[in-house]
Amino acid sequence: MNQAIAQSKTNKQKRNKLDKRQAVLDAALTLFVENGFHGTSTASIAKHAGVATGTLFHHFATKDAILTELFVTIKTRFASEITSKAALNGDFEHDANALWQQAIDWALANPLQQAFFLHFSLSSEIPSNTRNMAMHDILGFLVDMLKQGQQQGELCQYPIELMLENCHGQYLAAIRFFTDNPQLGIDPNHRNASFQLFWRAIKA
Amino acid sequence: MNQAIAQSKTNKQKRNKLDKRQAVLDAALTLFVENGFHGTSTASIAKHAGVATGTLFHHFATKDAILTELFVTIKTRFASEITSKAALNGDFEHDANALWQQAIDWALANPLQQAFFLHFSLSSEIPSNTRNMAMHDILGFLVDMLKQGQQQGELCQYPIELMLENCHGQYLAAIRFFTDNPQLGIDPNHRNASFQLFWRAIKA
Amino acid sequence: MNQAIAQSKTNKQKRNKLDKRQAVLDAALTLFVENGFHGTSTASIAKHAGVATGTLFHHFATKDAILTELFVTIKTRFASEITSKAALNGDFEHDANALWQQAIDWALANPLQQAFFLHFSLSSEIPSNTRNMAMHDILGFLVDMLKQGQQQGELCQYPIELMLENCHGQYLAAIRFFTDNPQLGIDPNHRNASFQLFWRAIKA
Amino acid sequence: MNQAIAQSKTNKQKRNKLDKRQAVLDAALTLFVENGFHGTSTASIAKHAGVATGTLFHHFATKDAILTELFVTIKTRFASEITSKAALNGDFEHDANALWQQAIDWALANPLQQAFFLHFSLSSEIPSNTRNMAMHDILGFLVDMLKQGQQQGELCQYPIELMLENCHGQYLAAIRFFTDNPQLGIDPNHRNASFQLFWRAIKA
DNA sequence: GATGAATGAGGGTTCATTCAT
DNA sequence: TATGAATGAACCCTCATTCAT
Repeated sequence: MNQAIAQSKTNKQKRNKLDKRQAVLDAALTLFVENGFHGTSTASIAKHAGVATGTLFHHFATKDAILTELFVTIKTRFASEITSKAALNGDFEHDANALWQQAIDWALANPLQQAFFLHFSLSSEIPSNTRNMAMHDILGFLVDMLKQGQQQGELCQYPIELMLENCHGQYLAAIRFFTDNPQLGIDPNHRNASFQLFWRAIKA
Repeated sequence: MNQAIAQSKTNKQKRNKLDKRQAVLDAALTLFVENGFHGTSTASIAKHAGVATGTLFHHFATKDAILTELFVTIKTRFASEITSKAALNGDFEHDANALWQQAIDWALANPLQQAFFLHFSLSSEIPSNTRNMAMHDILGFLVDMLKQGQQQGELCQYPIELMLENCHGQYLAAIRFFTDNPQLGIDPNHRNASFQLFWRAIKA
Repeated sequence: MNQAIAQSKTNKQKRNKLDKRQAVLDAALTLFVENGFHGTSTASIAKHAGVATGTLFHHFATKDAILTELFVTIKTRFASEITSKAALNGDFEHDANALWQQAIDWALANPLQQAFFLHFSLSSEIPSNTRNMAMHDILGFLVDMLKQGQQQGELCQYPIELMLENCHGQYLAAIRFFTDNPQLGIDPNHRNASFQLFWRAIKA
Repeated sequence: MNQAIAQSKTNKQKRNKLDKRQAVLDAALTLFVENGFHGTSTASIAKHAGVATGTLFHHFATKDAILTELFVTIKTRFASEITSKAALNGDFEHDANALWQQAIDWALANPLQQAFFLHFSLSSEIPSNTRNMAMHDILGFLVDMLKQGQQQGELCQYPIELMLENCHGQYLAAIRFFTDNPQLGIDPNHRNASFQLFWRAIKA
């Protein structure tokens, strides 16, 4: 029972520690989206998070490190969520559509993360190596899908790198549209149209 | 002869004045592309331009004003150049292709301006009103073309705002690809593929 | 046997306790010599010593206290070692030479302590009262020797305080030279010359 | 006459500019001596000098740069002053004494600079390359004198580097003594004794 | 005794902008 | 018009020290 108490204490400690760390991340996410990276001071992040500036730098070596961690975390959560939730059945167009709609849903369900994504995916405010790494990880499964689609004769045979960049551009355009017009996010017409534009461009 | 000399002096003075103003813009363009907006100090712009910091602020009220002027100037020059150079003949697909290829050519011919464009057209480093204004002006003729194309039955009938965003996204993707792979800019295969992706998405 | 185990545990605990304290001192010595007092953070000392920052402050009230303890410890060890090892025989020049050579030997045998000594005996990075106290203790036996030498007619009759300062200066100069040129530390020529300069200045 | 006025204006401008720069150096000299390098903040220097913190960094790239400039300036002024004021006549002992006494006089006449000198000549608070450079420049004429003295048979024949270090050490000891006991600076007894100790050590 | 997360004042430095010349 | 010295708030980050566990 003493052990149980000790264990509990340890857990609470860890919980508190992680809480502060998470509070910093949460505050940074909000402020970065609102004011941009350079427009947000570490002091304001700390204040927003309810911690001292020293605490911020106890958990993150650098202001940049906060941005990087946000970037990687959001990207990872996004990728795992849409691939796990999409109901794939092996039919190429069906699967492409399933993933596409899940990605749109994710954007609508996580407006803050989505705004962060649009803000920083292409921004020069984050180190390009971080951006490239994250982009490559996100697009990794896309590359596989495109190659497979071309082999199966389901997709047009244009150069893969060009198609990849095109898909990325169309994806960003779609989520920008639905972020700007959230009320149309539940309209089947627009949802379907967004996929059709994408699909018509790349299908065989 | 005295008059001639005076005239000459006046001209040279005006020339010098404009030279300094232009020198600031040129230096700012280079440095903004290289280091970003926040990464470039007004002092470094002035030094690069060969003028004093005070001079810089005689010609531009604000550091932001330099960015805005660069943005508007480049956007205007871009729009006028591609519309004037494209040989249109009334056939919809032909004209769309002509404009598309001109836009790609412009990007390849003006790498600095193009880099600036990619850097800042979506960046949060510039005031959103500046970005929106510039974007709207650029996309103005696109809206007209899209509406006309739908009326003539040449384009698919998806919601116009969604298509507009999609076109913009595909355009940025294309120039990003050709900027990253300049050697492919003269390859007819890739040039044609980039247009085909775009065209297949939106054609009827 | 249980007692033996308990005893063993207690000893080990005490050993551990002293170990940690000593580990802090060792780490501080190395880092102070390497980076100076202000250039060394308590965090880095703790890390180097393999203890937590809190542990460091259980053993030393203050960062300054670490420096002071190092200073006093090294000074004491130095003084006791050279006086105990020097073979004195009552002849004044012989005894002076014996002490001088022992002091040089100590410097060569304890390079870290010696570097610490040169770094901090005149540095303003340590509180002046600490420095003065330590200096006075070291020079104490020197004062006695000088006075005795003058009474015996072995030394010149210049004001004692001036001679004391002069001896101190020559001593620091010698160990600085041999620290900078360690290979000459075993050269009898240089060793003897260093003493002769010192002795010629003060002998009768 | 307009020209005269313009010239006057320009001079006043330059005067003002140099005044602020000099004010920073003066304030830094006082504060560095009083609190040490690390104990003095750039903010306090600026406040003491009556300028804004930005002004300080307009004139000096770095806090270190202030220290370096002080070091070089004081060293140069010291060297030029004692060599120009000393009345040399070619007799070796006479010339050595003349320089020695001038050096002591300089210390007594410039107590702040002297305190700075004692504080930082051997301190690890300044970059070692700066210290070495300055030391070498100061000791340059000493090296020449020592070599010449040995060739003429006026000085003892111990290794030159060791003698150099010894002279430096004795010099610092002497000025430390007279700085600590300023009332003895006009006592011929102590003045002569300080030279005799030095001279007896190195003479043939 | 040992831990290490938390603190927040203070550090050196930057920078857009002003203004007297 | 052109200059560049001057400004001072704001920046990111460090650090000796504390204290709950």
